[in-house]
Amino acid sequence: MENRIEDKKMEQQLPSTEEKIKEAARRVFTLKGYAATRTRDIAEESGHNLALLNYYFRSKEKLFDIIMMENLEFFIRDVLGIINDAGTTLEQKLELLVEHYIDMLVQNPTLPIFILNAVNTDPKGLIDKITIDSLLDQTQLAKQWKEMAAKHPLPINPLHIFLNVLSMTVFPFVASPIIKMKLGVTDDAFQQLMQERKKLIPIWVKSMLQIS
Amino acid sequence: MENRIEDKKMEQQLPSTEEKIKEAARRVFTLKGYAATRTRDIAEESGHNLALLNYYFRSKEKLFDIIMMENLEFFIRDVLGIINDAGTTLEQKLELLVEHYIDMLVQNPTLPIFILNAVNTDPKGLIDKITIDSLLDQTQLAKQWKEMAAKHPLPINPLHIFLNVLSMTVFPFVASPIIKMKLGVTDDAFQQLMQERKKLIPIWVKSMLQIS
DNA sequence: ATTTGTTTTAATCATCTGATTAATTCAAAT
DNA sequence: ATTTGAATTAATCAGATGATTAAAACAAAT
Repeated sequence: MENRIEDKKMEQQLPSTEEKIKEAARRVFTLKGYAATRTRDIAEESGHNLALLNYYFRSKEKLFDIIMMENLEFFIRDVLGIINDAGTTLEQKLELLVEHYIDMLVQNPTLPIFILNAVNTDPKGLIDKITIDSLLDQTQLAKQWKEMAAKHPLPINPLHIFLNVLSMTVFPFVASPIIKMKLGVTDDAFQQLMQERKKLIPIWVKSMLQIS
Repeated sequence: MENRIEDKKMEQQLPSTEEKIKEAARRVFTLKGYAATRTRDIAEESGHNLALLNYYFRSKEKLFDIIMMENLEFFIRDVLGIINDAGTTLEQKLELLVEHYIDMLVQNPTLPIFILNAVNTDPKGLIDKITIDSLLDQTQLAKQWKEMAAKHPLPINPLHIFLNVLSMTVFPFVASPIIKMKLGVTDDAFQQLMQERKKLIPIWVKSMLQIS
């Protein structure tokens, strides 16, 4: 125990067994979903024994809950910061959100189908664990939106706009296997398209606000 | 056995055992996905014995393949008719497609997540079974699109437009649990929103074509 | 060296699940 | 009435799967 500090450092740098299992679980769960994932898949993917999984996480379900919570938190992370920034305009927030989400989805393309699938089948009251708290009303985004709506009243339900931003940003990733395989779009071409959409989606959305 | 004919009539009107099992399988598979569905669930849902399932369909996988094929066919049904109609303009085709799809999704809200999930996890080479044949190039839609593009060249990849129509139409249905539970949208309000989108989506898409 | 607590493993258990089998029912044909 | 073949059921099988157990390996402290 001479060099305790150095050891501690190492432990934090190199992933611990527990961490390796969790990351393996994240990969497998996110790729195949809860039901199709066998604990043995995770054990094998992590390079460790099956019992380790239960030793560290008690059960498959507990492990899944942890992964789900972290994925959800990751999915919402930073977003609150963007929509609560008093120093950016509504327009800038739109651009930042779309750019941020596409960047994130490019690096985590299986995340949306994982969440959507879980939420639709709902093994437990998993939906309830998502916290898009009702304090959403008190964000800078909501405030600025109301100001804009006061000046130029929208004849449509604002939910349409929200849905459209989310749809156009997220859907291409969940439909990507079809797009790539059936429309002959290569991986590179798909990446290129998504990059283009970072600029295009805000433009399209702004035009919706003007014509509606 | 006096009224044999009447009996025969009844048998054809009432769904056969095979048909009942298939419809039960469709409900369970479409709701929970392949992996999370147990053959016993289907048997119970159909009100028949477990062995019937294998008697009629050989295996869970074969049954699933049948359901998947029929669902896919249903998903594409009528669409070919719409896009190949020489009597409608491009604009009308857009409106008809969106209206048709939303109507269909309202009555089969779990269909998209079922297909997307299957396509993303891909238990087999299921993607290959989808036939958006490359003869798509020879449709009236493609022809009219090219005519339009010749007059008013688009500075963006047409795939963006295709993606946007599909995204804005389909995505709300796969995200509906979140929308309903987390944004406090009632079933009725959701239906109302979808009805509004039948008119709105074509308007938005047309504006995209003009500004881009 | 011994002890202590943690990490890791092999082996095993109990249950679930897809599939099969053998027997029963039933309608139609002979 | 008997036969035939399809429809249906209960019982059971074999393998998969999540979980548990008991023991070994290992590092740190005494």
